Amino acid sequence: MSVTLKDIAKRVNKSVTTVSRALNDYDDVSPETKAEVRRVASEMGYTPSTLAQRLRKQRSDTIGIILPTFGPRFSDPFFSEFLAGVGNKATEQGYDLMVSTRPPNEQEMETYRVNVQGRRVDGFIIVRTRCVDPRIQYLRHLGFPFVAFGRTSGDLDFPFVDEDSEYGMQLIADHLVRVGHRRFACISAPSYLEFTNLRLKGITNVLTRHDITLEEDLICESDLTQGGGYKQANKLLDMSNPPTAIIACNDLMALGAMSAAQERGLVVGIDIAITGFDDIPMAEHSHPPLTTVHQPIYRIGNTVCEMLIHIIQGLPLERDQLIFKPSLVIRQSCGADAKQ
Amino acid sequence: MSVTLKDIAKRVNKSVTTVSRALNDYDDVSPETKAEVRRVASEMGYTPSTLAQRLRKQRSDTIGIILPTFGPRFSDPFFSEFLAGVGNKATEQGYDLMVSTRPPNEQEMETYRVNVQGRRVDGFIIVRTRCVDPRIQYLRHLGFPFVAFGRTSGDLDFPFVDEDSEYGMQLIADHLVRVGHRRFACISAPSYLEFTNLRLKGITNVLTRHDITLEEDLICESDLTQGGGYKQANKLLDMSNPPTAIIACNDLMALGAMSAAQERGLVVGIDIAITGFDDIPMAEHSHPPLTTVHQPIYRIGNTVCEMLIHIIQGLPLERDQLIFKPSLVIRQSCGADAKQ
DNA sequence: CTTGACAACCAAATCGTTTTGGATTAGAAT
DNA sequence: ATTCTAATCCAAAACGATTTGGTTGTCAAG
Repeated sequence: MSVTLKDIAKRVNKSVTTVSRALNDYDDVSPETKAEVRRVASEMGYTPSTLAQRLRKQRSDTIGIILPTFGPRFSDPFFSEFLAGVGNKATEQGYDLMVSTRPPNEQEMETYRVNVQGRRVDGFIIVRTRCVDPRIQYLRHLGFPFVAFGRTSGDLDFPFVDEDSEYGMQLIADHLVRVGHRRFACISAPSYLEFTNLRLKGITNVLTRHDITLEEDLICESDLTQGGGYKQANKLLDMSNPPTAIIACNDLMALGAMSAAQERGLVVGIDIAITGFDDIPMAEHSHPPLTTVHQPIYRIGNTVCEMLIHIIQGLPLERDQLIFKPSLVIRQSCGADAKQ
Repeated sequence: MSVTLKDIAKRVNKSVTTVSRALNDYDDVSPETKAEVRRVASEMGYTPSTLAQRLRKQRSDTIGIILPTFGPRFSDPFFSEFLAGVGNKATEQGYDLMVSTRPPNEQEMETYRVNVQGRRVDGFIIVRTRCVDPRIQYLRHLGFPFVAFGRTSGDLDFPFVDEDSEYGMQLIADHLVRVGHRRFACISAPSYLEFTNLRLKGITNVLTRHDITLEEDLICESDLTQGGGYKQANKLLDMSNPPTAIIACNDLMALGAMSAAQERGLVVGIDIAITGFDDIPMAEHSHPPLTTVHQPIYRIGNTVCEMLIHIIQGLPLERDQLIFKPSLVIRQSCGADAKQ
């Protein structure tokens, strides 16, 4: 099998203790011994057993993330980018990243429990926070390290990073009003997700200020996928008095909505305005390019992971609640060009 | 801290051995003892320490996957879906999934070494195989369990799952020729990737059969991203005698190419045909919808993971080399409608 | 000659399981 | 009374590292 401390000890005629301490650069080992131990270790191709180290040190050096899926897949490019941000930071800091995919249900909580109690991970990253979030309640109750990407509706006594959804949607709505729209629809997200409400609020804030009402039946809830956006857009466009602007709660649904509009021969950006949220790479290259709200997803992932590692290691955090200001990216799907 | 076997043993006045065997349902423990141990265990909220189990059993119950990234990100929706397929199978079978993101370089091999020798994972999934693939050489040399998604150019003495890229591209080229195209260009992928050559071969197979030559300067290599496809398409369209059909090696680049064509006022599907490969969710909802080759990505991920688990557990495999036949999905981007 | 300081080393305990190889007891069979 | 069997149980040895709390030997200072 593989080389252990014992094997090295035998070869150099020293104790396991000394070998271990030599490799870990303790100063009660003579320089000569250190040198020899190291030479032999590399000669024999020694790599410490992570399993043994973890048991002894009582930490897994692993951070966990459980991605909520709808259906069996998670195909939101949003998460790919977030994951890359998290993963690169984790590797950089010597942590492993354990990824699970689970639909948000009973089993999901069970997965959290198994991983927490089985001490498989040292901390969790929570994504897609819900208004009332059992995952956060559970981990906070236990005092288990975690950082959330997103907030909740209750008290906010936990570390999180979020983008300012309300502000982002205000930018969008503001812009649409400015270029002349008055009849709005919104393809929104599942209402149990916290950001859904913030984004809706951002929209209504602006519309109310301009004495525009967002009618109940012009708000339709969907599932954050292209397919969902497509379906809801069709519903909206079937109306006798369809909206002139559709605000989608993420880019994927916006792209689906564009596809629905185009199938009917509408020219997006002229006959109808459609906007997204996230600024995924696709947004720039859709036809027409999508007006949306940019958030630094990769950087958010990076930050979340960094905060979590600080918490795990007991280091102080400068700020344990961060809200990134997103920015408006005006492209052609909102008709800016046509109406200006 | 958390409850251990010892704590339970103390409470029920039995040995640690007996408690362990009771919980693992050995039949040398009396039914009464079993019942009591289990009651107490659940009362005390016992969960076995995964770390200890893993050390003792000498396996990590973890499978590893290292995603190659270009730049810091991996934003290919393709991988999200693949990952979901792998992840769900892993969870179903009681395995953890360890995900890393690394650019394909020196560090990448180092990451493999650390994980293999540190016995952090029981097996690896290799994606985006290269013609000459050091990862495969390394793991095969060690006899370490792995399954590749994709083949290599050398001998194929290792377990893999692949889609039939050559066949897939033949379907595409065949269709394009049939609807009347004669002047082709290809936005290809990095040439060190095995599938690049297979896909190119599929194209030339068909063209040669129809006495069409794919000129050298009409094959341009790109990086599998939208941005890359956009750039290369611009180059192609700048030519004095531009192609009438652009075959991209994946959907992302095809979408980028569409965006480039549309910026110049070309109507994709009429003025120019553009095709992809993968059938990512976006393909259906682009404008116009993208003609592409469908491969069952989720299912491939599932299968790869299942094969790997079989190998790890020493179970026999019915087939250890699988090639999925992809299918052609004709949508509007190739001008089928216009020319038929 | 004793004491103290220091350098270099290490046996044993520990982390929390699982597994090996018995030990003990009661009752049945001889 | 002895042997055998079956039913229960358990001490101790792993797994491979780290850490605790030493020991030993040498040399300088008192």
